[in-house]
Amino acid sequence: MSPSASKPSPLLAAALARLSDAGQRRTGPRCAILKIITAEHGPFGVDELHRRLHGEMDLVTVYRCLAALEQLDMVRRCDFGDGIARYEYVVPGHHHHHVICRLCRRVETLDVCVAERLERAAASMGYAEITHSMEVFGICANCQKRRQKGRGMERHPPPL
Amino acid sequence: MSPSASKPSPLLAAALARLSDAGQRRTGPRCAILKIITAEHGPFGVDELHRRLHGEMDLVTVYRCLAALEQLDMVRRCDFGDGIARYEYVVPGHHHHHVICRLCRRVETLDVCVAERLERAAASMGYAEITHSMEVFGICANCQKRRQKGRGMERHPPPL
DNA sequence: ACCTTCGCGCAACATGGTTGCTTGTGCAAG
DNA sequence: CTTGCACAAGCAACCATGTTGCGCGAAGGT
Repeated sequence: MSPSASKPSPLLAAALARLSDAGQRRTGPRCAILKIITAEHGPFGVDELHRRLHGEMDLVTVYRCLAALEQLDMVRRCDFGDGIARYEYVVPGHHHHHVICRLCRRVETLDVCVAERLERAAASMGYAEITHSMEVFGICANCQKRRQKGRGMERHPPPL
Repeated sequence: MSPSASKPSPLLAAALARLSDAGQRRTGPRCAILKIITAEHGPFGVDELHRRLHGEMDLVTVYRCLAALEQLDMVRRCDFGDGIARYEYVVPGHHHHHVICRLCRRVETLDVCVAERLERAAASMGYAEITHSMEVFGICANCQKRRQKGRGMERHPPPL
């Protein structure tokens, strides 16, 4: 197959370039993972990624690839407080937060970020290398409707 | 012993009252846990609490007590992204966030909260019952100094 | 085409937390 | 004070998520 088979998205191409530039090998699993996470935005659980690759690679490999990508700042770990690691592709320079539906776990992006004040407060307390994590939780419009009608939820994981 | 043996702190007394008011039993383990978490502020890991009670009770009991207290909103779970559940006593009406040192895990309180805008944004997207979690991470002044001198850290858990 | 090295697969392990079931205890009624 | 009952504690087995060690295979440079 020619390298341009089924038009590699520009985001994916950039990702692969970032990989090579960092002196990292462009292996099958890494490409497959990058293809998924550059195509859709929502953070992906490790297990979810693994399932989406329907056994093409070992679960351990998914963990290790993501760890490697995180090291290169190509991927960011999101923590929704349920003990599951989720990852999303990092578009350099973009910063955002998430709203997560406590019932169906739908994730949407909030482009506002309001943490500067808190970071400044921490800096004035003597802290350095400051970062922050923030998540907003709620019940999405769909789940509210569904709940009113007394119908079941789409998914029933333990609520967040 | 008289009920006022070694002056129960007002916070502890209030906590016990909250327990009874909710129709919950005032058992040994629950009292012991409440005594600790009302005396000091910092969020406590489950294991930390268990150790501080040097085996007075089963670890499972600590989990279950905290789960019960969380249900009653007497205790809040804090998530620092390392997969360890930490809990702090909830003083009704108080809302705050934390700055956590990535190296020694020292925790300090930030009384500012800046999430209103984000919560409003989420509300305008149709979400209900909105809550948020936010943590600020950094390297505390002590650890910066210690690191400069090339000395070891006080504690060496995997950095956050 | 070869060689080195990095990364994958597999299996075993570690950690943090949960569940099921039995025993014991808080607490209130008698 | 005694009794009874429901709820909570204890114990053990289990589960899920993530990690480590190691040999083999393939990526990519020469």
